[in-house]
Amino acid sequence: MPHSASSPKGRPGRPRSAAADRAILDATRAALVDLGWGKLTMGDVAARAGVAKTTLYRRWANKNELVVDAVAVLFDELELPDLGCLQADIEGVVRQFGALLARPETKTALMAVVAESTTDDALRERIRSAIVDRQKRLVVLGRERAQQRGELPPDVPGPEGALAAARTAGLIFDLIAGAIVHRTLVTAEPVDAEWAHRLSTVLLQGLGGLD
Amino acid sequence: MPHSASSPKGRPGRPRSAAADRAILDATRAALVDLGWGKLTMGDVAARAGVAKTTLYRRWANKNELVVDAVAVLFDELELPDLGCLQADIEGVVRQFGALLARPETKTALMAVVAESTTDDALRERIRSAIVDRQKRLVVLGRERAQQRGELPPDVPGPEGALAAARTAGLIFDLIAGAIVHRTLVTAEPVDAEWAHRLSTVLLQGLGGLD
DNA sequence: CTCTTACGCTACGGGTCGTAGCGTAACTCG
DNA sequence: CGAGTTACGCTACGACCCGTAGCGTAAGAG
Repeated sequence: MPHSASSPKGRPGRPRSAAADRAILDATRAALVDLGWGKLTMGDVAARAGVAKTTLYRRWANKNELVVDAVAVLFDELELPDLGCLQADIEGVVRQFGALLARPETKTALMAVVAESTTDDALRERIRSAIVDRQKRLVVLGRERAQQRGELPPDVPGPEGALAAARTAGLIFDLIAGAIVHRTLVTAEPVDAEWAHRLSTVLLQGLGGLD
Repeated sequence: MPHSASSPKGRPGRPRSAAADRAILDATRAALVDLGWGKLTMGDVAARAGVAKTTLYRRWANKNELVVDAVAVLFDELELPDLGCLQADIEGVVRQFGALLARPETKTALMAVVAESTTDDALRERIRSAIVDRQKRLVVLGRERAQQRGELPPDVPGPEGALAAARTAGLIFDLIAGAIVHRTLVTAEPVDAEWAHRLSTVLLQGLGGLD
């Protein structure tokens, strides 16, 4: 989803090249792997994509937005496995997320755009809609499944119950995603099966004590 | 701790100006607040500090290392309060860390250098020694205090017990620091007393179930 | 006083940014 | 098919920042 307006409708003129879109996003990820965020240049991406530099600027206003879009699609790979019990499902998601963040282009790009978003509200909103909110569904879905299995108590009915459920989901998301990111990027140790198991154990045990 | 060699010893010649060091680091933090990471330039920092650009390069090889040092000192403010029970101690640290990360220069700089460290091993090591390891002590200290109070079981003696303790401390650190960072920077909501309480509750409840 | 190092200043080549202008390519509509 | 409209590739450009070199001067050590 490039930056400019949508074009699918019967608008006159030559349409945007979808192949160029893909080539640019692929080139951006490749360049991130090779060069990292700091040394990534728009000219280099254009050259790798076999595209004129002006074509990049017709679609994305700057490096930040380009990289957000280039990385966002990677997060759509994540799925909530249905392994029959909540702990196994959590472990599955943790390992998927860990594997995703182990990829050089993912960790480099994600942290860089998050850093930039601290002084750029539009970018923060773009990250939220393109990446974060898409993944929060995994937490909500996991809770619903566990409630149907009877592993978690059902939500308290009424607005205050829904509020409490939303807050808890937010806390869980911050805990899981934050811990994985921190381990991968700061501690710099792998998210292996054993660590995922320990994390899910703490979470499950801990959630029983909330209110 | 600038990049170049140490100079305190009776080395001939004019010594490095300690005032310039402080002015540069202060200017770096101020520039981070105003400009963010992406638009921060060495020339701008030098101008703010009232120092020649060449003086910056005599001490720090590049923007990354300068910013790491500029931000590292902020993390030394963190202390483990002794409030008499483990949960209160954890909440205190969580709120301190949250307040620290709420400052614009801290979050901007921390994420930016972490992003850069994914493709720069030397920078990663600098971050680890200057920031991460300094804070891990809080976790270790908190565990020791809780064990003395009888709130946590003592470590299993022997090497495998120490290993398990180290792994648990690492997990806790990733959980706490990761969750706070994620909430502050990605979710973009404040680390208030209520959230700190819920986090510490989950942690305490969850740690009982490990092994 | 001499030696050595740090500092401020100026200047510079090299690189990236983001834009403008042009001719051409591709598609829609009448 | 022709006219209108939009996208593309290419070139060129001013602006900015980087990191370094060279010089004269300032400040401690012996």
